[in-house]
Amino acid sequence: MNEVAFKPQAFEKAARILENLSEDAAEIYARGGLKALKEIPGIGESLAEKIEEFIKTGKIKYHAELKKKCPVDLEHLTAVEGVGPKSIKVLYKKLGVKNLADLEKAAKGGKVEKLPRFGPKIQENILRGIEFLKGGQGRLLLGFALPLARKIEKRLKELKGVSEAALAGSLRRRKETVGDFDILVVSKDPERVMDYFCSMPEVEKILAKGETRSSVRLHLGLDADLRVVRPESFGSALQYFTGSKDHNIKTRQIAQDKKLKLNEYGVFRREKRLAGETEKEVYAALGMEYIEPEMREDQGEIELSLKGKLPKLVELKDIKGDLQMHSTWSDGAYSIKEMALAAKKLGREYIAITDHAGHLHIAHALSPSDIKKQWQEIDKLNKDLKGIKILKGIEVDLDDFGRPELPEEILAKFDLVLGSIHSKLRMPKEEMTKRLVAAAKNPLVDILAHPTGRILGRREEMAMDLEEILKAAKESGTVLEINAYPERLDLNNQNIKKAKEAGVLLSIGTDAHSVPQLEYLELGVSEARRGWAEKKDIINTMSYKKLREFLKK
DNA sequence: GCCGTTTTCGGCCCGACTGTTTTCAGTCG
Repeated sequence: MNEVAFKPQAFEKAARILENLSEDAAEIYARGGLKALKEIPGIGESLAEKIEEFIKTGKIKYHAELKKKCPVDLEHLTAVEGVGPKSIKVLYKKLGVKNLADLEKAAKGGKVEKLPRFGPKIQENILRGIEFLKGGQGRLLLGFALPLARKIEKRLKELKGVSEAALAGSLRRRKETVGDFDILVVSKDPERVMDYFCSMPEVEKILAKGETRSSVRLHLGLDADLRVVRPESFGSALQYFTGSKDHNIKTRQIAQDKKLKLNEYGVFRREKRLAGETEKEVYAALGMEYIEPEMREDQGEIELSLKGKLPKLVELKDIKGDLQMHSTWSDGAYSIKEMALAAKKLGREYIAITDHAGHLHIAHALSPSDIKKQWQEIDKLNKDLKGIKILKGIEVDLDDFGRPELPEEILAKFDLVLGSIHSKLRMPKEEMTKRLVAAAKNPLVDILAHPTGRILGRREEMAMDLEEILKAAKESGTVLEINAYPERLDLNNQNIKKAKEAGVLLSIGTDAHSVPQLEYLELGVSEARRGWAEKKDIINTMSYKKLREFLKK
């Protein structure tokens, strides 16, 4: 690598950091100016100024100058599999290729294969890459990707000669959406594993096939990468393959500082292997505490690990109950009894039935008379059913001023009241903040459900000042929900972190509208872990008795 | 470009696969 490459690398890293920021760069700038921007790790003098320029003018002169020198649609051209900056330079200089349409034309005309270091196969790959892009691939929601990936993982595990198989990459870090499947296998017979992997029914096309790494495109429009290693390297390979990229770069730097080398085969001092079989051993060899995959985003976890001060993250087994779900009384597909029995089967000790009430436009909202009948049913079920307790809950709409749309005397009789916003989601920031602060301060509201209202891939978070809402929630003891529904995951990891720092308690609810959806609890726990939440931060880790006492207060 | 209780200069993670070449560059993760 030459020195020239480090500048774009710094820009790319800065871009990744800005994307992962919990706050918009413009907000940081509004709060603390240039100085605050420079305090972001990875942002220095020069980048801070460029960001400032962009916030103020919507443009960056330096960018415009570069664009003038190289008027090429890099974003879309680099998106073509196998096409990178070096290729683009040649394509532009020799063929005048500026965008995808130019590239396609040149490749179809047979001009690309005539260039030096290009050839018929690369030309062919470029055309296929462009076709793939036209198909409009995207990322898959974790909730849908995980079961599919686990099926593949299971089949690989059962393969002859395979001793271990594990999901890695963003799947293992439980990112809300995943762009590909990364799978790691331990086997002394890699050839057999690769043959099987590349011939699975899900495979549309083989992108690469080697002894230790293979890559395929699946019919569902996603790539799957497989790594095969020997047992002594399982831990280091898993560590490497899990990422994130920035987490890996930093851990490898730490190895370097200690005159060690970290790669997917182990931790080495010169030729001597010090660790590699387990991840724990790998981190220990670097003087680090084991870091849970959900934390590996280079958001401060490495520094805590070096000091031995990592939080002990909440686990699925800590969760005793599910605090949001719907039944046939409102828009759910199963009766309360069916939901309760299914939840019991999954090991829950209690559930809260939280059907909709409030505004007329919500489908099948419960009326006060419905509610009384539902309570009778729940009382009877609590007598009849053993091993599962049902809380009388409600998900009540909040009006434009944050007031629950049910009379107080009824609300007061519920075990659990969730307040949520389903209308006027685009209120101006100030009004929305007031609305949610009012709800948080209302003693009858126990939990703010899906507090930001975001829907992955469809709807942004509502405009609001979360700090203000957290302050109000802290004062009045209101809980904020981590909604486990795959499209929601709301609060998200960054906001969970903020809530935790503000001393606000959290709940996890599946928002299940059917029996299979009760399993979403796992996704909520993953998001909580991505937000560094511990057992004590989540109210449904409490026993039924303790939770009842907590809710009465 | 960024960064620093070993440094304000001289470093910047590391390896696999492909296609094009006869030893390696480019791309990817």
